[in-house]
Formats: sequence, structure tokens, C-alpha cells
Amino acid sequence: MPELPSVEDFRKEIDPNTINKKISDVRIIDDYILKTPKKRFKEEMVGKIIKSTSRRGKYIFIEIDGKYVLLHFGMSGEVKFYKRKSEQPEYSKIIIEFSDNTFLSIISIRKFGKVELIDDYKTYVNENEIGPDALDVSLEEFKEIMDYKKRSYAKNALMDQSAISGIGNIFSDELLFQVNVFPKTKISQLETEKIEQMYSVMKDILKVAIESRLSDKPYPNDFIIPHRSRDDNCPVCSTNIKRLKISSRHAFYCPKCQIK
DNA sequence: CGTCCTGTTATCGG
DNA sequence: GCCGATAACAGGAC
Repeated sequence: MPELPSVEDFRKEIDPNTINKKISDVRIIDDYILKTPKKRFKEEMVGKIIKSTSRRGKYIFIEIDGKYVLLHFGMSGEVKFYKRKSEQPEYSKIIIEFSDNTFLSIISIRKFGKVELIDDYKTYVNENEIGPDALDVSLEEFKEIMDYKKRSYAKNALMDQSAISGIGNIFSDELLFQVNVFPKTKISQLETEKIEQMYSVMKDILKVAIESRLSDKPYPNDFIIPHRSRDDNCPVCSTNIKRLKISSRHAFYCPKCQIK
């Protein structure tokens, strides 16, 4: 379930649990999502110490003695830290074992994720055009980006990872719902005040979502997320939620609150 | 059985 | 070159 808030949750599973721990073994159960040759991946990691973690959009970078392990979760991945071998999660693909007999599992049901050893994360971010993280972007930057994306539908602009990284199908729906914007509105049709409102709502919903996940609570009921179904109603006005296909993704929205 | 899915990428036509 | 639509990638859930 990985958009920015979930990925941040995964990062917190890694950090602090594995920080300063020594890698004693790397078990590769299935190398489908591993983009670095198995042998090299193992050799570069065993014996090394986990230094730090960072996240940009939906990517996690784990720093290991100057190099980085990149994690991307596709549509269904996650990571799990655990202390007993018997707790090994189902669909574990790669398991990092530490010298204190604890484990970090990289899990993937479908095989859309990515695990890769890279030399420098800044180079990677530039080469792969991963835009600034949604939680780091400044208002000025956000306005510039929206100006650059003015020909796009609002939903597509928000989901473009090279413009702003971290927002996917779910959170773009939430953001548009909370600012009362119909998903197929072109960015150029929005007033400056609306763009500014989008910026502040973007920060708010991501922070609230991270907090909810951290405290293991469901997302607030006045979010559209718990009502993303054609059989459900708008938490504000009770109108039946509608579904719309945009660029082969389904957008859920309230036809009354989100004016065209 | 068919449908659905919270991501990314390539390709095509406009 | 940008934009939107589509297919492809896989496999489990319902």
C-alpha cells in the first residue's frame, strides 16, 4: 500500500530498529525484484553497518558504508523488522540478518518492487528524475511546479513523480477532495489561492496520514479515503461517490463537493 | 469464473 | 516536447 505515508512508515520500521547494526547475512529467497547481481549484492553488504535511512517520495535509501540500498515497493511491497526467525513474513523475498539475531524482511506479493545497490543517491535521484519530496517542497517551488504542469489535469499533475514525489492515486484523490477540485480540472484553470490551498492541504493530509499509521489508527472519517467506493457516500454531503477513469487509473470523487 | 488493485514504463496519436 | 490513453508487468483477494 505504498504512497508517501506508508513508505515513511516502512522507513520507521528500518530506522531506528536496524541502525548501527552489523549485517551478518543476506538471504535471497527470490531475486526477481533484485536489480543488482545476487553475488555482488551479498558481497557488498555482509559485514557492513547500517548507517542511516532517508526517503524521497516512494523511495527509501538505506546507507551502508557509503553505498545505498534502494527500496521501491511497487503496488504491494513492504518491509518488516522482527526478532525471531519463526516470525518470517509470508512473501519475504530478501532477508537481511543482523549479528544480534534480528531480521529485516523485504516483502513483495506481486513482483513490481525494486531493490538495488547504488553508489550515490543524489545521482540516482537526478538520473531517474525523482522530483522533490511532497513534504519538503516549499510553497514557491510548488507554485513553480504547478505552473510548469499547467497543461495537465490536476490529478495527473499531482501524481507526476518527476514533478513532486510521493503522491499516488489515493492521496491525489484525497487532496482534490479536500480542496473541492474535480480531478479532470486543468491546473491552468485554478486560481492562485486554490494552488496555495492545495499546497497546505497536501502537507496536512500527508502528516495526518503518517500520524494515523504510526498510532495504528484508521484515517479520519472525514477523509474521502475510507469512502473510496462507488457504494459509499461523501462524508461531508452524503452524495454518492463517483468513479472516473483518468490515464487508466480510477479517481473517486464527490460530484457535489468537487465542482467541475 | 471475472474483476479489481495505493506503481512504473513504453508507445502511440494528438 | 508535452499530454492523455493504453497496455504490459504478476499474482493474490474477493
